Amino acid sequence: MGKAKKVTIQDVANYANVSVGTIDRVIHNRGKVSAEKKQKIEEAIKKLDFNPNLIARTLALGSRFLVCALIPSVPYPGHYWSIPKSGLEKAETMYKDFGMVVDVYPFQLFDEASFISQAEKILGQNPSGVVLAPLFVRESLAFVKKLEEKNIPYVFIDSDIPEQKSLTYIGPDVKQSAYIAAKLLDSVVDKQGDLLILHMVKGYENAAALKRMESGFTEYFQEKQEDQSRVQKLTINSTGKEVVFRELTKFYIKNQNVKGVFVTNSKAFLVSAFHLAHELDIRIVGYDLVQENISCLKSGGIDYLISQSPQKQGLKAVQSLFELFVYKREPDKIQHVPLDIIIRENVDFYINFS
Amino acid sequence: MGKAKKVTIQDVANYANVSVGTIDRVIHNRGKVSAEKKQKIEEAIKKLDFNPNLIARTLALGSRFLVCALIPSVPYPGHYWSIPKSGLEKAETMYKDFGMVVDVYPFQLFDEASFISQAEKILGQNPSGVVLAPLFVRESLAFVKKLEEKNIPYVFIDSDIPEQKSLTYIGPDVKQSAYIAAKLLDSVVDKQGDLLILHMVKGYENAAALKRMESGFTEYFQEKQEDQSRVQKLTINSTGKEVVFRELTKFYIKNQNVKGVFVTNSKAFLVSAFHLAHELDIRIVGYDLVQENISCLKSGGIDYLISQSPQKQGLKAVQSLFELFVYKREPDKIQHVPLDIIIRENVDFYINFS
DNA sequence: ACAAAAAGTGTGTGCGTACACACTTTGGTT
DNA sequence: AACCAAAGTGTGTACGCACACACTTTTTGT
Repeated sequence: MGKAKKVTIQDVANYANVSVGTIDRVIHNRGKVSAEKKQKIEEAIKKLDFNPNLIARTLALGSRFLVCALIPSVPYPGHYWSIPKSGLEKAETMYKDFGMVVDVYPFQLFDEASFISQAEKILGQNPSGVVLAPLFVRESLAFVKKLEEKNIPYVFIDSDIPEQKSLTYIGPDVKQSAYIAAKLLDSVVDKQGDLLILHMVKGYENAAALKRMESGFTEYFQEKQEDQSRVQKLTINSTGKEVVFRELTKFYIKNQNVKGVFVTNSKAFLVSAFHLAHELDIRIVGYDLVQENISCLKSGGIDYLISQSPQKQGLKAVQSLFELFVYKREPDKIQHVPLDIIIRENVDFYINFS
Repeated sequence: MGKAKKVTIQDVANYANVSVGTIDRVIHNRGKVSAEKKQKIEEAIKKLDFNPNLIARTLALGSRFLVCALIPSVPYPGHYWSIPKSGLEKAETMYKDFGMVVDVYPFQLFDEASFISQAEKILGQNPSGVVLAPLFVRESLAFVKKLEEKNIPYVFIDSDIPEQKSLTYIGPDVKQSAYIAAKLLDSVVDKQGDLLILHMVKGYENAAALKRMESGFTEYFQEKQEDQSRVQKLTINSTGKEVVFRELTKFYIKNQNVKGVFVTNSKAFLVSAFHLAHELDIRIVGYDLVQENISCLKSGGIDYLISQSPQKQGLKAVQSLFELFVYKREPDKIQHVPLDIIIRENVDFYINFS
């Protein structure tokens, strides 16, 4: 049970008959140490199970870690990106006494120019590490290349660009999430009804991710050996209400048997509003606990929301960097977050629980 | 943005024209300080926004916090209680450099005597704080009374005993979880089929919680204005396979229209095994990601599992105590954890993600 | 052989706070 | 006036580690 007698560097020094300075040299393998003593010290460290006290080390180093986060701005309270941001802030609070500072550099969604300019600002700060949501693939690649040149570790959150030298990716397994969406939608829609995958895009954000969603969604019905002609697909090049309503009208007139919609972004509430306005009994599965979606979920306009642990994404991103800085521990290259299934009855827990 | 210039106690001393010792006296309001200087110092602290550095404080105090946890033993790997336990261990690792030591005192499920004897051992340790799963109400009340006498804060996890002076309760909202179970079961069972609430108990563990589950479950159908005679109830006074199989056989013969079962403990796999053995097509909603349940979920024998963030429970319990010890922050008296809805497709994320 | 460079090792100070102790000032008592 | 307790305040050391510096021993070059 817990004896927990702490072993200090001095204990090791006594055991190995050297001074603390030499121990220190071995630990950080800095400076010269004779092979003989080095071996003895390493043995002593193992034998005594010495672990440098993180508290004392941090105090002695007096280090400051600046983490810059490049994420979309929060245009209004309750917006999706306020949640990952709160995760970043939570991590900052947790580690602030360790000298951790997290600065958020928001960029405008759908505005590459603001992304680039904020990225420049970050480079000017020479941070210890960077967290970014690589929504613009081209611009992100240019940015991380510069980070690599300066040897600054970076973490992707929300969406991934594979094959990069990121410290880690923290976010959902998008294909899996679409598969789950299919299953959930199937459980609430009549077997005869058609289903719709609805993309709403503005610009060319991660087309690859959309493709993976489609394959995850259809895979479910393949495995069920079902007729896949049930599944339709519609892409609307806007997230504006007017355009979406117009395009949906067009589509539904042509496809009257649609009974369920899988909305692949966080704008399910728009579709719900359309259904309500036109008194359509069509079920919806969507993403993300944004304010408008929560309302629709509670009123029954949306049946399921899939939440991709957004707060945890921000939190884990900073934590991964912290562990790298302080413990020199490298995380897994991919850290998929839990996909929470949200219904009216459990939504409050996900809102309240920090 | 992040200036983050750290303000030390010396800065405050300079500002207020006193020595650090006097500042210290004000902060901990120990010893005598003239009213005049005290005011000046308090003003300085506010003005400079001084926050004692947690790192230095911890180092200087050299404090050790012993937390003892009284939870059921883990009879085999993958048992339910291994997960809350891993949460406790995770918290210990997180805070070990702060002098946090978490010792687990396991007691045998269904064995009050072992609970009592382990509780005695804990009292002998004079811990800084206690975490306990109050499965035996009477014995727990006796225990916490002694803790209160010794002024030792304690945290309930897993299940609550209301009206106690616990620092906090961390666990599920059981009524809500049963409501969710009803909804999930309803979504996979034919409207004509009957439903069964199945309790398996051994001893008299929290009868109140079982009642709350029943009311949560039936409430769902009340709200749906449905015929509540669909819902049956069966209590089996055992969790042994033979007894359960025998009782289920008896019950199913009399109630041939049961198409869905809500198992109120973590033994849903037993029911699934029964169904499989008798080729019954009856859906199951159960609790907890224990190994056997996970297998059944994956093979389709169980449809939904509700997980009550067991690791988070252990983690949060220690965290709450840590915050109390170090920051003197009192948590909310009730901290309901998220109720995760687990299906075959997302179960792996909940297993892998720490 | 002898200086000079390099390798190897120990000591001391600082990080920011807590706390024991020593010291100074005040106010009250014979 | 001399004394003493109490109130008020400053100083020094410890916490465990990192790192600069000083010091000693060995190796290298001429």
